[in-house]
Amino acid sequence: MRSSDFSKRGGRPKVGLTREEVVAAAAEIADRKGMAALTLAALAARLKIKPPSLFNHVAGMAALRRELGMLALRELGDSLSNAAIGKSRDDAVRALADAYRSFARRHPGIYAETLAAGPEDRERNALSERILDVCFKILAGYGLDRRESLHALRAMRSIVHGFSSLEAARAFGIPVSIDESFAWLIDVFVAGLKSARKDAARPQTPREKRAKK
Amino acid sequence: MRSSDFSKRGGRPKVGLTREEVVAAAAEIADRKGMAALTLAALAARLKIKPPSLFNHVAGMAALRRELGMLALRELGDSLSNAAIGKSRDDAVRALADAYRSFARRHPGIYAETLAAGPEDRERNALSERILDVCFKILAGYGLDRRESLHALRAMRSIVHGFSSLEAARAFGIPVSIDESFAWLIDVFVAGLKSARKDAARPQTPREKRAKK
DNA sequence: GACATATAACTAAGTCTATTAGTTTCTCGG
DNA sequence: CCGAGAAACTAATAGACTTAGTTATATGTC
Repeated sequence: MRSSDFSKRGGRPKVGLTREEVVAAAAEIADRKGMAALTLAALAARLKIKPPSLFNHVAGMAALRRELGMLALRELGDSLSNAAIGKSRDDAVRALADAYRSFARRHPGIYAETLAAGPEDRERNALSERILDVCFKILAGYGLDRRESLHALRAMRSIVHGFSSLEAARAFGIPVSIDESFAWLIDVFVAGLKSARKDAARPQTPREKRAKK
Repeated sequence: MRSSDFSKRGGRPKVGLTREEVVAAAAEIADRKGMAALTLAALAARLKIKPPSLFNHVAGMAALRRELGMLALRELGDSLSNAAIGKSRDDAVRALADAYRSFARRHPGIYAETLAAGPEDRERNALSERILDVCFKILAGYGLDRRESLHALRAMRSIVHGFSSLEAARAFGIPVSIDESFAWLIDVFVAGLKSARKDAARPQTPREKRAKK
């Protein structure tokens, strides 16, 4: 039933486009020219097809964006998993952060589709959670308790996503190296991970009182 | 020539809508229903006007989005300036961070238009720089050198933007308080600001070597 | 090798959005 | 009262997404 059943057929030109090819072409447009330029008309033109024919492969623009988001989550997950192999603690955190930012730079279009998901989409959330699991495992090396780990996870995500977003938006000026700024930020984060463990020993830290308000 | 020349006229109902009113209505739609729901048709309907009449006030959708971005930058700038009054160092950083996040929560639609600007738009970049100046002044309290200050500025922006974006995207689960996570992250940042000053004394830190690669 | 089936292409058409052009209507200043 | 100008309107175009219905192609069976 899946389009991929046809992958054995060699003859390609006229009929026989797989959903994977359609999504890949869409991803390329999104990454090269931006999400705004990804239109069904443009995608069809690139595939030498008329727009309605796309509906044989994806159920419309919304579904296509969802596919792009899942593609991005899969590839990002792979990159992060690979980056974390054989590393632990600071080295692993830095490798993860670099891999994340690197992905966002290579794939600005589909990266943007990584977020925006409803709580109902189980297939997609599974891909997100795979990524979170990788981060969680790395953070486990710091011996934080459950609550602190979750704070650290959210913090790490905020940091790498925020930096990547701003970089993609060209929101940083030129005067100083952006790589250096990223390294600075990650250094601050890993330093924070270490002091967090000390804080965790004391049951009530100042920050917890503050957050209560 | 500006529409605001008409603000003296009391009679409002049929004719005489100002650009400010149009932009404000657009902002309300964007914040309540999301940027995707902001269409010229929807905006016109809300103002009890036909879509083409909008062109008497704004030069189209692109111009409207630019106006929304500038509105957001003005209001965000005001919020941040107010939040920083009478505070310094850690207190000021926390107040700034809270104000930023609070704005992003109150105005998710127009906040998203805060980024995306080309380097050519001088009027808009002036608004952005006003915000950066506020942050810069606060960071000055930590006695960092110019380069470290810039790293810190970029870091702070990444942190508050990243967290706010993820929160808006409902990317955080439920198990632990989001306020608490934000406070945790900001604590890590302010701790980093202090250790950065120590590092700055040494001319060549490990992180700088790393960033060179 | 011919045929039945399923797949994926197509054309045609409808809706919605943004936008332009041209016209009418309203308000205010003289 | 009247003329100028702003701001509403109607009409119309182009492009995007989508649905329905039709044609062509390839696969697999007899």
